[in-house]
Amino acid sequence: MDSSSWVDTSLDLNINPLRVIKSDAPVDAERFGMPRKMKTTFLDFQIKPSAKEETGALEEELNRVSEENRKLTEMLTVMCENYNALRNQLMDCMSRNGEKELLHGPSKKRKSAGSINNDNNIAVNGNSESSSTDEELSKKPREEVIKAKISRAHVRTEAGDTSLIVKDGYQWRKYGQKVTRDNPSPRAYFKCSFAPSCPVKKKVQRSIDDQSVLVATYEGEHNHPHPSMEAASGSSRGLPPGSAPCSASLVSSGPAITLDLTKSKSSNDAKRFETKNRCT
DNA sequence: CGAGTTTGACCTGCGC
DNA sequence: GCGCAGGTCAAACTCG
Repeated sequence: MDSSSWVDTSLDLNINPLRVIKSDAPVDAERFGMPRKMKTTFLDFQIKPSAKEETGALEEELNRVSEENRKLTEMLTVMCENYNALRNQLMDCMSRNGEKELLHGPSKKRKSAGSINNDNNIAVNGNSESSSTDEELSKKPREEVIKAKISRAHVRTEAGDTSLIVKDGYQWRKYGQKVTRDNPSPRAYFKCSFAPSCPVKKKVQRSIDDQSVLVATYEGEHNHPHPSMEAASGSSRGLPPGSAPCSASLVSSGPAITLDLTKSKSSNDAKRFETKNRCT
């Protein structure tokens, strides 16, 4: 398996913001509904005489960020290679010993829930369990529900951020919160509220390994277009209906990719998603 | 005042 | 059948 098929190692950071601001700012401003007067003010600010003094500092910052980007890219590449090596070993083990040995979970309890949360999503589509007998089917009518599309996304947040909010562009309504046994941090339950009939649910819980990482589990598929897509009425940004944010859709076939949405509290969200989508 | 969040109660499935 | 744990409901509450 080639890592490049599921991970784009380019972080796609904007390494030339000055030029982009001058040439693209009006377009972006218009796209995000900024009034014309505001756009003008924005441009005026960019070409103020004092901006020249800031250019040096900005370029220095730009170089630093570019260097950081390069290092992160290298780290990600190494991680991908390590993951592939481990995955190949795992595949070897599975082919030699049979899958049942590897599926010895830590707990015998709640096997159905455990199978859902398995990183490889083994029972997601019900295909791997197709050998179940009629007895089993009658015992587990709820497996129908499990067949709904399930994906997971890992989202890094600020260390002190205690909210369980994963910004993925969709509109969610929280309908419950529960502290689970295997993880001291509470799990929040969300329903998609963009469309009343949308069946998609989302569970968000902090990772037990890293409290700064939120693990969002999506169940089902959206039966409506992505809100940002609808707002832009056909623009290239946004996600296709039924898909989780870009990292989430990768989980079932590869490692969980962590999105760094730490500073996504403003209108940067839209741009951030646009940037992410360009890399897919 | 409406929409969203909080939170305790309730429901349901599973293991013993 | 009982108890436990995850998931959902809905009244109360908060916020813009």
